[in-house]
Amino acid sequence: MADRAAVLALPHTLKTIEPNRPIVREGDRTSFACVLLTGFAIRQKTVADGARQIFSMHLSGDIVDLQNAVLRIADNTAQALTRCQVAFVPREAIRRIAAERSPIGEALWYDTLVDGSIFREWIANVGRRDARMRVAHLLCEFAMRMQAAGLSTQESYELPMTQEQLADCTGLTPVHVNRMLMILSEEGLITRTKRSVKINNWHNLASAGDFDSAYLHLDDARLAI
Amino acid sequence: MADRAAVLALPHTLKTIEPNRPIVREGDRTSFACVLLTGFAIRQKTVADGARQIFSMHLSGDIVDLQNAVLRIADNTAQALTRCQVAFVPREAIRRIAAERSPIGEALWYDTLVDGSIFREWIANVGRRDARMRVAHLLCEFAMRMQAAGLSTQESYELPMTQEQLADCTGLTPVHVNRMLMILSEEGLITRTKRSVKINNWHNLASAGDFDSAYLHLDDARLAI
DNA sequence: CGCCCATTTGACAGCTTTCAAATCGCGTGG
DNA sequence: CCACGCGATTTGAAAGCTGTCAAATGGGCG
Repeated sequence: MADRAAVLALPHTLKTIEPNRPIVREGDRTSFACVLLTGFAIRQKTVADGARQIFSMHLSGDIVDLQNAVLRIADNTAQALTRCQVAFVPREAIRRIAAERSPIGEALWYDTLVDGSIFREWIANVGRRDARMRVAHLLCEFAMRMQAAGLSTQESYELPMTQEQLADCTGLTPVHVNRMLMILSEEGLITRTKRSVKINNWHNLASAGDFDSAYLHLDDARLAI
Repeated sequence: MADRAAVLALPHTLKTIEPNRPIVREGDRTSFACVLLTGFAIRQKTVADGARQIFSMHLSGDIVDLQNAVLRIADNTAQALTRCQVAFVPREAIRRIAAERSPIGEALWYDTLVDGSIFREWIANVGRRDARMRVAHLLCEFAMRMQAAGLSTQESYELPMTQEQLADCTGLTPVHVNRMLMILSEEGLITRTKRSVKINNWHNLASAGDFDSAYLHLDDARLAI
């Protein structure tokens, strides 16, 4: 638990970020890594024609851009989805604690590896699944992660994104995401009210989305810091 | 250089893997991480309808599935593209050296972070770029990485993949990849003979593929091990 | 020389996008 | 309390990029 104390003693500055405001911008020379204390955030890139791709969603407790503790130039933008409380921790402090306390170093590495595993699944999602599957898969992932974080029950949760943002996660258009959500509703797999999603039949939705939670590595031996 | 010696002294077993044979299979309980000594390899997943998505290509010197040093169950399959010489290093040995020698731990973490950065770019590639851009982008990435590894000149290189595999990298069909390659040829951006690709005008191909090498982090301060 | 796999080509279907317009939800101001 | 305004969601029709299906061509190897 000395490790835990050392983490909590890390130097940091707190900031509150308003919805849709950037936390870190692509191209920035990085000095900090950001820990999300409350709220939801995403990471994204913009391609040539101005289209946006989101490649991860983060909830409280996540380290949003750990890569910036090591890599020099931010290769992506992090942005607040809701109002967020963010702790900015200096690069050097993170690297030092990782080097000096190997359990922490391994925990950070572990976090990075899971991050990568989720990316791989997202590549498969946008690359090889049709629109309905992509949306169903995303809803399953969010459900499972929120539940694992204790932010919701598995059956029902508050979606922190607009349909336009869901489109940017799945490589679709907002219009088509809407149609897929309607279809999933009509099929009875989910029930929607405003932003909240209720999963009526987990098994069927998971199968509609080709979802298998293994890639989240939730049950791996995890170091409790 | 004691670090370098320690790395070279890591226990390992060598194996030669024939083209299109698996190195590690999705779902395997992992005991090793694999270093590619010679040849080309990929990582991939198969989705519900049997379609395959490739999400990374590896060349000699790469650690193909470093995640398996920490994560318990392989969430993806690694496969040889050409005949490969692979060193299998026990999980425990890697974790121990990472914990005991922090420069090595950081180097491994760094490797994982760059891996992740490339994944993010691939998500954007398959999610938000049209077919021609995706193919051009992939050709640029391969060119740059091969050149950085000293395996080719920037202008010309031997593509280690069939068009079907290129399709699985880009989320397209083999037929459509073929059409895009023909278009890039007709436009004079590349010249192809069998599997070799010659880039006639790097600037134009990069702009056709919306390619910016920043995400490869080739120029970051890198620990020489 | 013949076989087999990879590449190339053509015609057509279909999923997703595009473009617009209508509807809804909700905070604000009268 | 109700009207207004604005962003988000819905809906419809039509276009277009990419996929599908087949068949032809090409290249390497036994």
